[in-house]
Amino acid sequence: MEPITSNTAYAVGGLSLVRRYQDEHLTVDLRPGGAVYLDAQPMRLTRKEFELLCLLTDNAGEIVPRNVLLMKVWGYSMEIRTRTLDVHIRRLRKKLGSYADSYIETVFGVGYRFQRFRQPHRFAGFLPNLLAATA
Amino acid sequence: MEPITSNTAYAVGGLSLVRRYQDEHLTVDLRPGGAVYLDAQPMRLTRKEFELLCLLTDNAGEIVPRNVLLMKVWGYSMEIRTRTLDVHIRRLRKKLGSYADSYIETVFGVGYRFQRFRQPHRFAGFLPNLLAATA
DNA sequence: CGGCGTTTTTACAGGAGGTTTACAAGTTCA
DNA sequence: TGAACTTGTAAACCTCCTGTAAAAACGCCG
Repeated sequence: MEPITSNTAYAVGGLSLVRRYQDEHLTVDLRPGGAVYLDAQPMRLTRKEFELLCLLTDNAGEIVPRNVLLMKVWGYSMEIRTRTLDVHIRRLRKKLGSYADSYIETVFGVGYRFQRFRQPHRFAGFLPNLLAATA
Repeated sequence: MEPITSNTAYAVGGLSLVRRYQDEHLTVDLRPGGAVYLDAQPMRLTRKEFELLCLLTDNAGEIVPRNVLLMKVWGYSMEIRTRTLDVHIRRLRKKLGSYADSYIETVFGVGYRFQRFRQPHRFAGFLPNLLAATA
């Protein structure tokens, strides 16, 4: 089953498709070779790191299973391989600095999930559930 | 025997089938690997906890017998086993925090029942005015 | 009450899975 | 060619998940 929401996909002029992830601190130009900014500072990412970040941010809020990450970033195979994915996640986290933990969440036994930046917990319990809006 | 009622199954675009449980405080994306939110905060559940919660919320209002829970979450067998189910229920309850008691009801000698959230009988008008606070 | 079966609660241990560090091979580019 | 950067792998370490045991608490009933 497909993820339902893709975070940002603007159709521009009815043809060109510009895609980006953006929140208070992070901006990712999701196009191949796109730029990434963290708090207005350009982030220097390697290709793999960039692809990983794209995949994760483009599915922010959704779990991206290991095998999907492996497939899409490394191509088919590598299925049963090693800890490569984890190491790259680590490198990404490192470059995300203090935001690493709140951004990239580990889902034990499944994969990883990128969470949008959120304001420090305001009064729990009152935001109308945003998910509902998509249904 | 199959559960009779499913609480929410929205047909989207006439094709995709999105299933979720939702009430004032809790949102459960019933798809495998789905996200769970309690008062707009993402809940971190282990797989077993998630499966349990799905099964219960998906049959909210209905008693789900122990053996059904065991069957569906642990697969066949384990029938005469130990207190594993109870322990997992407890872990789930713990993560549901103060709502635990009103949400997951024990049906002695039978199983468990998930009850939709209901407004506490406010007689003395005592909720501090949260709406005002958030505005 | 007293007994008995069931559920709750706490604690623990094994194992699966993730993190971290280090290193070597491979690239890129001047 | 050589410096700087990327990438994959290995290995030790650590964290989390899960099932189980055991005692306490609970509910039912004679």
